[in-house]
Amino acid sequence: MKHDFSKRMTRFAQRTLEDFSRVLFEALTETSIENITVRELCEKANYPRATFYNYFDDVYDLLNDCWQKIASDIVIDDYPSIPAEERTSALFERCYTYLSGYRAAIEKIMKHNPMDGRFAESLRKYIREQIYSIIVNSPCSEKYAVPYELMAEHYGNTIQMMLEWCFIRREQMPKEAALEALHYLLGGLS
Amino acid sequence: MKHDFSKRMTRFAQRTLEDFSRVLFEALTETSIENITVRELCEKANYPRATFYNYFDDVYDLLNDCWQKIASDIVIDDYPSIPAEERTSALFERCYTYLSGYRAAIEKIMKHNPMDGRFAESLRKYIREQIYSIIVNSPCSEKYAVPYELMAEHYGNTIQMMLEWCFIRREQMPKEAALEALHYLLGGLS
DNA sequence: AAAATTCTTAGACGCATGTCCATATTTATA
DNA sequence: TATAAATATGGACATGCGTCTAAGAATTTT
Repeated sequence: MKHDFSKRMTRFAQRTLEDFSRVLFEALTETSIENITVRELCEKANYPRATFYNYFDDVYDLLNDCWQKIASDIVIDDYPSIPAEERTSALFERCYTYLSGYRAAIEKIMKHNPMDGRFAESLRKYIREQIYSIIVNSPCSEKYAVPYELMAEHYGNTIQMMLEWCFIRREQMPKEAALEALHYLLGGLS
Repeated sequence: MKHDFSKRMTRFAQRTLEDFSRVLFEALTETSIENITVRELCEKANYPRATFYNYFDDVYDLLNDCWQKIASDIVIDDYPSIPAEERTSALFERCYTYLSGYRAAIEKIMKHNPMDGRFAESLRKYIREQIYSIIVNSPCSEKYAVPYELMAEHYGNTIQMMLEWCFIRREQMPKEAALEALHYLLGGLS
């Protein structure tokens, strides 16, 4: 990570991230991320190559920053205030609702970026870690038979899997069914 | 994938895979996979670069073939003959036992190849997919409230997570505790 | 407004990648 | 054994990567 976009950005940095982010996702609807070159992104966004490397280590670093930018749209600041037994559902529902607005874009991108490629890897990883960190940073009074970090990881895995099942694969599972499945898989755990 | 090592290999192919595999893992104990070059592997293994590309697309493709070679040591051909309710435990136990023999090597490699790097990504992915395919190809009479593929994926995720917890992270969880945790996380599901 | 600081920009550098081809060597077939 | 097919080898190629430096532009500080 070359530039920290989580702290407040200068106007310049903001424009740069937005431009490259837009251009990257345009490119992703046309080809796989493995075939996207830095030169190409810079030409489309009208930046010199040096500027790209001022901000990002490589294309995958840029992609990570994009996830971060996208994720900041899904507001979950109030997570700790939700009763513990409703948190999992709430978390999943918000992700589901948000992603529903991007079905078409996701489908286009997935045409060129298969499930076992680096694009999907990166997305999977981001969702998993994001949910893990949300859970792990919202301590919960409930007692579990295993370390809390392990629980959080398990939830991260499972929610990520269900989202992937609903949006990346074409299984057409509606929200209610997905929620049921999620709770079934998580068994008695709340 | 350039060469299919799953079908019977010529003596040449066998030697080539073994040499490169050995040299790759030697290199992994000294540096991260991101810094390993094809040229370097070829020099250490005394092969011309062209030969490498005859067999592998790149270093990560070689790594995948290594996993395959390693996994063939963990015999699970009899998996379908195990009673359904014991399968998960059996699968996990064999992996656990096998990996126990490589604690030292794993530790050395992990010094240079962090959890969020491509090495760990590749290992994670392989284990997940391997377990998924074992389960999915061993039909089971039990009825589940969700598609069987989803169940298999869930099991793959969870077993992979527990193995990672026990071997890649240094949580020192003994086999019995890990098995208990596994069943706890999988809840009522068998 | 001037000076200092920070960031952008352009170009060049060395190195690694993955492909290709022509030749040599091995393996299989007749 | 001779011939055919397949594979290994060596070298060259264009292209991308990531770094670096020096000069220019924008921003902040004085």
